[in-house]
Amino acid sequence: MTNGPDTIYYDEIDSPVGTLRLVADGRGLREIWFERERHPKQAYPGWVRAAALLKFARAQLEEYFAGERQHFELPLHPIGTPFQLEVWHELGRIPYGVTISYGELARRIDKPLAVRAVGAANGRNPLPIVLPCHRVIGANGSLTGFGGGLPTKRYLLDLEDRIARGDLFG
Amino acid sequence: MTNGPDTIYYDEIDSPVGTLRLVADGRGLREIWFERERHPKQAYPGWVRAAALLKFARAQLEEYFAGERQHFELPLHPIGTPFQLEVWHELGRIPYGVTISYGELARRIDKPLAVRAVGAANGRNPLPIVLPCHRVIGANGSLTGFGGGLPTKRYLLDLEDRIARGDLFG
DNA sequence: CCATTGATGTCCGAAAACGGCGAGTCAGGC
DNA sequence: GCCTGACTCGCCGTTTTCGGACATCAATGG
Repeated sequence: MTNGPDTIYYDEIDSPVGTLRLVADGRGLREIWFERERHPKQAYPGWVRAAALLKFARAQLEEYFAGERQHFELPLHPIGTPFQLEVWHELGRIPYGVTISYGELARRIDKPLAVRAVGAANGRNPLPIVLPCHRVIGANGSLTGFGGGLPTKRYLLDLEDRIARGDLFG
Repeated sequence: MTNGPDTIYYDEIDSPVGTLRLVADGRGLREIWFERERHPKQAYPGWVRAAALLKFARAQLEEYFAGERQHFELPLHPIGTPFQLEVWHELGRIPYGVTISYGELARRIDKPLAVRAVGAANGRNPLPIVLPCHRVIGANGSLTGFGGGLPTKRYLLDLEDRIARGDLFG
């Protein structure tokens, strides 16, 4: 069940990790897809191309990829279950350039045993990059998975690590 | 899953069979509830009270209850599965004051065996009175069921029978 | 005359399967 | 001894699947 009677807007943006499709409604940014992963919900009838909010999103993402932005300032409106929203909200608190484990994330939302559930919720994060699910990795340091593909996850972590360490040459 | 990005309007109307709640979107009348049956979807946040269409609906319903209207002229936009839409559409062709059986209705949509399914679809008619599901009764003449309660069903059939026969005194 | 049965689409509840995990165990290799 | 990797098992929210129940009715068999 979708939520509101709002009009839905979308836009696309080229990035170092491929084309991104942005989706928003009147309340905020709602989804970001990697072009390659065929998202089941793609192409609703009645979507309207572009809106003011998406211009900000696009600009901030470009800054992020240029290494000039470490956190986003956008109204967000992801759709999900209460548990998922809790997980995604917690994602927003992981600092730039830092990684934590799925177990640690589970502990932070006070459900230390809901580890696999956290993994699943993470895998369904509708706002990758903006909500940095890529900063969550296995307890043993393995990357374990990413909607946009593991290479993309590695790219994002490399980028952040490089910038955070002030290493301008990579 | 709701359908459109349309704003949703509602209004209420008193009738001989209790308070009716009318719901519409930009495309047409969408639902009519009997006040007493606690409808699960009641009271969405963000609904807007009243709209032009609902004034027409209200007026035509009042005329209907006064015995001065035998069919409705309103844009309709009920939400349902293809099968349900087919059933509901067929409801609209049953003349005022006439009753048919569930089996007959099944035959009319070319699915003579989908009798119980027709019953179920009938029970989920979102636009009672306007789409006259009350004109469908058991093959043996029993009323068998009605969302607004069997007394209401009987009332509607009595009303139509009286008017159709020209019996102004009941 | 009554009870039984089969056909149909949808909803609802229960139950099972399934993950972007992780701690523990155990066998091998060095 | 110490590390590694393969394996097992428990954990938990979500999704999928499945089995009934329905605003029925005609046919059948006792």
